[in-house]
Amino acid sequence: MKEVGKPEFESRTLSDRVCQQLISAIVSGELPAGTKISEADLAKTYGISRGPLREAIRRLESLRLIERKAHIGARVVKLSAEELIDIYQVREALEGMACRLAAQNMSDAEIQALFELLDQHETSVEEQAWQAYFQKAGDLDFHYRIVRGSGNAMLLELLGADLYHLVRMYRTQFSVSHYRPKRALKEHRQIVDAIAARDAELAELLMRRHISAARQNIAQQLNSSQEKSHG
Amino acid sequence: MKEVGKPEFESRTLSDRVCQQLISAIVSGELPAGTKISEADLAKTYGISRGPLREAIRRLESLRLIERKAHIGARVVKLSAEELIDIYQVREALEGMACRLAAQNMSDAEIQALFELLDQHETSVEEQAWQAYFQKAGDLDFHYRIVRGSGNAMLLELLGADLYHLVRMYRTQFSVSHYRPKRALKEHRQIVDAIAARDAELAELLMRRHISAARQNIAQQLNSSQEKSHG
DNA sequence: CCTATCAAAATTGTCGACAATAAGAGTTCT
DNA sequence: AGAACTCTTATTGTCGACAATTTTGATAGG
Repeated sequence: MKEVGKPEFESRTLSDRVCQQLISAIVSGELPAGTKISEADLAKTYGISRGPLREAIRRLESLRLIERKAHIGARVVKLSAEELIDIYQVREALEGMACRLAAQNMSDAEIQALFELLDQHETSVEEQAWQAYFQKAGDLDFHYRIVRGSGNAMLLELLGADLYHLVRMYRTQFSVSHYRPKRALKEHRQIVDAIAARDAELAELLMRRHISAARQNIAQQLNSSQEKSHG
Repeated sequence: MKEVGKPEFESRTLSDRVCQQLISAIVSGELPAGTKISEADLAKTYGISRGPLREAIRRLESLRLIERKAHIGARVVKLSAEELIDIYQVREALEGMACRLAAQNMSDAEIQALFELLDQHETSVEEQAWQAYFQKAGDLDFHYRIVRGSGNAMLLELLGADLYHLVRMYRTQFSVSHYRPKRALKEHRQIVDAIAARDAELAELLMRRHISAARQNIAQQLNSSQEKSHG
């Protein structure tokens, strides 16, 4: 008889479980950027040995959530402005391609579900419930669905498993305000329209513009806060 | 007194060194696709304990060179035709962006070096020395330089550290013939011309076409070999 | 002869202890 | 007083052994 209810989390092994817990801790800001990761401390905290913990740390490293140096230790990554811009350039390239492929490969049912998601978001915006965290989760949900719809497993891994964690962590760290939710929602709708029309070229173009705009918005916010600290 | 000569390989730790050795073994075909990775055997082979070996295996897993299942073990990845196509779609997106950025950010000296690399390749083609392995190394060298020239560290990691190993392994596995070296060289030259002209838009377009052509060529080769096995 | 069940063997996961390396404190010399 | 050196200490890297799980082989039943 198998236990049901919990989504399993792939917690077949201690390393996997601790890895998930560490991801949550880092992304949520519980372990702030720059925090030293002490193997002994964390092992005691989570009640496991250093072996599985080290494997979890390796995985966190491959997710680019922590940085490790031999014989020195691991620290939670501290994103610089340049690295954040780099990430968004990568996102623009990958999600643009994902959107192109989604326009070719998504099923009609999936596209229909996308429209419904947009409606949901629209009511959220009008009800101002947007502000909480639904803004971030909702936005990432939209992007994630398109990436899944591309049918490209490697795109899904790179974006879903790697970059989105970084994006979420950055949003927690910098607590950056979302850029014009209404404008973003409008852009989302244009993208879905292009996908529904099976216009791959346009879908890619619109997604790239969408992410490029977000990047420029971030660059501007970072610049102004940098000037502030200079004054 | 520091020992000189060897490029150090970041072999500060056993895990790092074994990781490099395993990468070479897999990419070169010494460990063919589908090979079971036995921790005990490999540990004895390399004369180390299972601890560092497991960490190396984790890293190989994050490089997507091996696949691991809990309590079952690790195997060298066996690329399917679909996954190979996926990889080339990702390459098209990422290297297209890299080329765009390279056109904006590469120094004149770097561009000059690119031209010289092209001349080198041209003489190699004419001398038929191309056929050996220089074809592959030379091609990847060209692409790698452009990615470096983009100035985007994350692009460099994703393409240089992750995907290129897979591409090299695939070239060894399938022993696929390079598609029309002269045509490829011509396309390379067009790309560098666009970069030298600082035409980012065109540079990206040409690189994407270049990789897209390679992808279609691969798809065709895989299809025909598939038909052959059906008859 | 085939299938299902169970036990033994092999492999992976986990643990605690030891060795090697780097950071920090304290001392000494200029 | 400041800088450089050394020793101590704390942290990471490595190892061998034990525990848990999966596979495989044999055996008994149909």
